[in-house]
Amino acid sequence: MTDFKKMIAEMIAKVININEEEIKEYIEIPKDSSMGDYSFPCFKLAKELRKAPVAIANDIKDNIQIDKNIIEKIDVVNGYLNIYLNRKLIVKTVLEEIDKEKENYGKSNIGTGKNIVIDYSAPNIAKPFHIGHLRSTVIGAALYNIYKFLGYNVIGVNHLGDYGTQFGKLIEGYKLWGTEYDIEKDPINELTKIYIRINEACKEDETILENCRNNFKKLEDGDPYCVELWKKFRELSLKEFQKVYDLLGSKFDSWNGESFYSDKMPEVIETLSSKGKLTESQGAKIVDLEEQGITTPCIIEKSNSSTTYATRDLAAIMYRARTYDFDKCIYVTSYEQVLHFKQVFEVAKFLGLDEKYTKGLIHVPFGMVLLPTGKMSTREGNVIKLEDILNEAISRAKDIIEQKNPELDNKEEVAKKVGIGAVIFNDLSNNRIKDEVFDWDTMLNFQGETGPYIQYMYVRTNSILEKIGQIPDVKDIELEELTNDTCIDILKQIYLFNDIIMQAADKNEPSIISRYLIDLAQKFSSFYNDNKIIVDDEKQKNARIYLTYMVGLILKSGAKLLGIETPNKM
RNA sequence: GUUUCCGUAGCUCAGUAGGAUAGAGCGACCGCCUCCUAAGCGGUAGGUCGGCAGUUCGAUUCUGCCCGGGAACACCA
Repeated sequence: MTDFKKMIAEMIAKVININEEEIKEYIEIPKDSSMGDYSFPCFKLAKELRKAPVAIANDIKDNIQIDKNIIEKIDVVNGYLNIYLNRKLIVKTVLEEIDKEKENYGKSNIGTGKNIVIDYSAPNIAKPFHIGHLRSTVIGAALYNIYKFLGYNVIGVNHLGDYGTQFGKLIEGYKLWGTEYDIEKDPINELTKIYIRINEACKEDETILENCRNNFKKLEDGDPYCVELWKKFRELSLKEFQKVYDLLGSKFDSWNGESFYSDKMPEVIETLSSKGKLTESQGAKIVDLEEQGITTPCIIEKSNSSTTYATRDLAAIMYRARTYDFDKCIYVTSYEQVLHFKQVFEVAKFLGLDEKYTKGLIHVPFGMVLLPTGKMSTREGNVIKLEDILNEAISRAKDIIEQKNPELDNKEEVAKKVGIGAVIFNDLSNNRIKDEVFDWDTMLNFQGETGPYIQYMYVRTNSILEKIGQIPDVKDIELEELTNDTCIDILKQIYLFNDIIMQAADKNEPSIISRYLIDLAQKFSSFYNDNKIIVDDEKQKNARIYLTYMVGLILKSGAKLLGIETPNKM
């Protein structure tokens, strides 16, 4: 699409002795459009050109050759050069681009030929899928969609927590009291009860903890009883998780969890050992990271010679590098794990992998979901299960539909889209690093800056288009009809879509898109309120309908990137 | 204690890799449905951008210190 900044930079570059690229970098969008569509602050050049900013600005203004088809006027305010674009050009540019790209508008091919692995969701087997896992699932899925939209080949991996000492604990608990619980009937809840109970027992009796650790060791060594139990727990849990994934619409390209790497860890240990990076400490094998500025060493093998989370992550890095040839490998987890990934990424540099891979390792941390009373913990038994939240969201959405639009067809389906949309949007609307205190009414709020608000605005655009039957041809649209302040404001927002997606990818921050969609929806909503769209004046009507069409397209497309579905009616 | 993240309106948060009068939503108060869905729109009230220095023509944004809060810190993941 036409790059306005570049066009302006070209013109300015002809008048002053600064290169175009640098100028382009300085050009900004004023916060108030009364100060122009773009603005060039001349302060930055004052030193370089040894001139007062205002003089520079005036100088540029006096000498610049402006093409009236591109720039309407230029003002000098303080040290700023405020540039007002030709409004017809803005309208024309956006209209033509949308007409050409339709639902592909905003896509790009910057990712063509590049592979990105995204490791997300990763719930722990035999533990409830709680609200804390929602964030990883939802943020990961959004990043997946965003990168795909930018042309990358993306591999979504659900790195299941299906291995480790916790299974040693479960096995021990099952051995001790298995007959007291009906695992087949309600797997996760019953297993959780066992898990809580065994943890209590471990606290009281050190030998029980020792037995648990040994169970995991046995599991790694292939002990038939342990393996059989582990398999059973895993299967039952996955079935339960699938219910949540179905509600959220989550899909993964790979379900290779931690256990998948059980036979791939010896290579990690051997490589580290042969490079002389492995040292013994307190009976365990570790990699010392003092030199890297990390005071805690990375444990590769425990003193009972079983492996750790880190070892499995290292094996996964080797495997993913070979299998997917990744340019980036992104880990979406809570910020509790920053140290862990810092360690793992440092140790990965000792695995003899190409720099391409070790440089592509990225941890994307997010804040925690807390209860008003503090942290959630499976062991404390105070978790809020995600399935309950999603079902509550759907049920509340249904109540509102019943109240606002009782005539609606397929209420169930719409309630699901709206309820789930609210939950997803709530999680993606703020910077991911922020902690979130769980509150039913906040999470399931359907008013203001929420998922349903976006959906509602989409539904409005859709109703209009449905009523009118067909979208007018771009060629028949009178550009002047859309050059007023409000319309230009909306068009400029639409123009930014691709830029916003790139930013979101660059920072691995889906909330940038959420904010953008809220802005767009608000702008359109104001317009909708002040103007009738289906009017008698044919020219005006066509232009407004096309604007409505464009807004709807972006809202739908943007919501989809976030993993939110848009119903046609609600 | 060490490391790290956070601190903007009563509450929840935006603030575009330093810029022109700091913006939304919720809550409060006041308006708007004979008109394309009021899950909406408009308005009023509400701010020493945690504090102090420094860098700069210019700091909510960068640096340092301090205060307040969260998190991590070897056999959990």
